[in-house]
Amino acid sequence: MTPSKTATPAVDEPPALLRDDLGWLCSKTLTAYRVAAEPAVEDIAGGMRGYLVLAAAASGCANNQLELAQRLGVDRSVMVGLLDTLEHAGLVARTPNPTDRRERAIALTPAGRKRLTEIQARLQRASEHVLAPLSARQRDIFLNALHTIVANLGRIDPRTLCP
Amino acid sequence: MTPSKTATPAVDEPPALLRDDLGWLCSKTLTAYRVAAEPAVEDIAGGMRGYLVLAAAASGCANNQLELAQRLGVDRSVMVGLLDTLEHAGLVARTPNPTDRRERAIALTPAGRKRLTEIQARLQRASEHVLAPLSARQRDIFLNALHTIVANLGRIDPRTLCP
DNA sequence: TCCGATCATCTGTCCAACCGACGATCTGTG
DNA sequence: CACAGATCGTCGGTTGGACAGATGATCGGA
Repeated sequence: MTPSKTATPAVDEPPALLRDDLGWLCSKTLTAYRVAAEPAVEDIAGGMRGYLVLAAAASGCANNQLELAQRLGVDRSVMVGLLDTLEHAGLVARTPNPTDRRERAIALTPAGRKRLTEIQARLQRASEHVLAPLSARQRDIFLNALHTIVANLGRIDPRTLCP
Repeated sequence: MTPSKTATPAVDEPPALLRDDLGWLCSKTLTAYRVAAEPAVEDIAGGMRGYLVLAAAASGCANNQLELAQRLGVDRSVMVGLLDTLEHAGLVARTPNPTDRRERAIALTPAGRKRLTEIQARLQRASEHVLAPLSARQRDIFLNALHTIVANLGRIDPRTLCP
């Protein structure tokens, strides 16, 4: 059942000039990951965003909503609705800060903590799915490199961009 | 006016539980690349999208607009306006296919070809900017791994996702 | 005590993606 | 040759989410 016409190259083959484009490669990889991860987060409130909130809260990065929003790169007004959904689903709780009553820390409920571990396991499989063409050793090296890049993102010097 | 309170960890430090999340790492890397690449494509019609069209056209992947749109992952109706902008800027030309008058092949004008090489050079610098924390050898390995992943994306077996 | 700043929330606006429809054109069948 | 179905490019409407500004509650310092 191969397509009868193979005169033109397949649609999923990347254009030659983009084969070494970092943005293109990252974009394709991320898209594939999102597709693979979609069933893992489709039943959680807020989808992938909801998972990120849960993970951040479990990491102690949710002392207040603004901090949480900035870390996850979403607008503060979006975070309101996202937390509404998660709270309504019983996964997180807004706990007022006794020392500063303006702030609401985001705490995981037991159900939220359980859900988080479930989703982490499923996302792990999605990740392995995308990384399948790499050997175990290659995966380690690749993820280490990614980790190095992300860890140093804050230290880049914007002046080297537009001389 | 530096923030007086540095008791809480910096906002740009990733939550611990996401440090090994492929989606998170790819997302942060891609965002950083887009920020670094933004000045390189801000003066081209259509921005980053416009560059992708140019690169695809130069790679001979633009026999018709639908093929182009599918390759780049944008909607076919979005491609119309994008090509309008690029054509109005004199970078590409819609050339009717003589054998099938429904199709319009996208051809680069001399100006478009020149602009493409300029932008490629600038994007190369943006890429090196993001990859700066890696040694030259690590960069090669990393890009090779990314290339391997993307080249095998079409071959993944969806059944291994939801057993 | 008072004034500016900060946090969470709400509201309105705007942009870009998605979906369906339409005319022009091609292909296959009788 | 006539016709039906499919394909390509285009247009229009709808919708969802991002973004900015305003508001009330609260904190910190003069």
